[in-house]
Amino acid sequence: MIRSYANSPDPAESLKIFRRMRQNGIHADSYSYPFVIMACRKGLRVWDGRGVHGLVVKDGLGGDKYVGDALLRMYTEFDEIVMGRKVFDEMPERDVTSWSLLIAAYVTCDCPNDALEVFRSMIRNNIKPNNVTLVSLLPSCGHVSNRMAGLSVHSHIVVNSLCLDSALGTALLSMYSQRGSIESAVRVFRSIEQKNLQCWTVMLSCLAHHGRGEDAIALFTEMENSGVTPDSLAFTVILTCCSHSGLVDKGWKYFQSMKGDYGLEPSMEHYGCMVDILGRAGLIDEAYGIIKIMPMGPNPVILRSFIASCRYHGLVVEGDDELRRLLIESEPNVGANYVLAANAASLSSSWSHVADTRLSMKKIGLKKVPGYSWMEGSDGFVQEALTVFTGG
DNA sequence: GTAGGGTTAG
Repeated sequence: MIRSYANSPDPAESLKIFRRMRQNGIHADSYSYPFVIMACRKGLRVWDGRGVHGLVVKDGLGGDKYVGDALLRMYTEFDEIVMGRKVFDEMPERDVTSWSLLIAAYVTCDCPNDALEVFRSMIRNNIKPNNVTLVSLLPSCGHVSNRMAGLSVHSHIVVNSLCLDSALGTALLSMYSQRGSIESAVRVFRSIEQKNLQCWTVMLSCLAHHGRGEDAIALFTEMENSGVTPDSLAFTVILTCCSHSGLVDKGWKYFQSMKGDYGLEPSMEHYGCMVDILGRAGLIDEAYGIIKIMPMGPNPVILRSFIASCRYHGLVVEGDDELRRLLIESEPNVGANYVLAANAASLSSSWSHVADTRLSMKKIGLKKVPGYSWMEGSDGFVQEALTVFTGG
C-alpha cells in the first residue's frame, strides 16, 4: 500500500497510511521505510521527512543500508547536505550506491570540490565506481579549475573499459564542452554507440554555445535521417542555435517544421526563440507579429528580448508602448525593466511614451525602483535613466 | 529493493 502510493502522483497518501498504521501500533520495517521516505521526497515535504527520520532512529533502523540510502537521497533533494553527510557517516555499511548518492548530493548543492574529494576517498576505500557514479561526478569536472579531474574520469572509463552508454557519453561530452573543448566533445559524441534523443539534444546545445550554428543544423539533419524523432525540447535547442548564429530562414523553417512534420504545437519557448531570431535580425514587424499570434501571450523574457531588439536597432513599431507597459506591470519589482523601457521609449517620435512609462510606475505606486538607489522619487527617474544609460 | 544524462533569456 505504502509502496504503491509512494510511486503515485499523490505521495502524501502513503504518509497518511504510514501514520494510521503507527497509531494502531504497527511500525514500518526496513522494507517499507524507504517508500515512506520516498513519499516525503516526492511530496517535497521537508518537515515530514525530518519527522520520519526521527522515527527511523526511534525504531532502531538508523543503521539499515536501504533506509540510509533513501534518507541520503531525500536530504539531497531538500538541499540539506549537512544532514545527508551525517546519514552517510552513520551508515555501518556503504556500497557503490551509497557513495554515488553522496557524490550526487555534493554536486546538487554546488560543492564540486567536495564531490571530487568524496570520489577520491571512495577509491581509497577500494569501492569501484560504476557508470552512475561517474555520471553523478562529471558535472563537477566542467570548471576549468578541475581540468585534471575531467581527464582522470575519462581515463578511468577507458582503463576500466566501462561501456560508454548514452547517459555516460552525454555527461562526458558536456563536460568537455563546458571547459571549451568542443572538438573533444564531438569526438566523444561520435564514439557513443547507441545515441538517444537526449544525447543529440545535448550535442546540439553544445554546438550552439560555441557559436557553431551551421554545424548544429547539419547535425540536426543527420539526427532526423538516423531515425530519431525530435521532440519539443530538441526544437527549442535548434531554434536557439538559429538565434545565436543569426539564421533567420532556417529558424522559420524549423518553426514551421515542428508543427507540419511532427505535429508539435509551439510552446512559449519556441515563440520566444522566434521573437529573438527576428528581433536580433532587425525584423521588428515580424517579431511583433509573432507576439500577436502566440496564444499564451508573451512572458517577461520575451518582452525584454523584443524591447531590447527595438532599442538595439533603433526601430519603433505601432503599439510597442503597450508592450513596455505590459513588461513593467508584469514585473514591477525588476528595476532593469524601467531602464530598458525608458531607453526604448526615447526612440519613439513623441515623448508621450516616456510619460506612459512613468505613468505606469505611478499607477503601481512605486516611488523607488528596486536595485537602483539613485532613482529616488518617481519624477526624476526617466530623465536619470536616460542620462545614465544612454550617456546623453 | 535503493543511484544517472536534455533547452531558453542577458
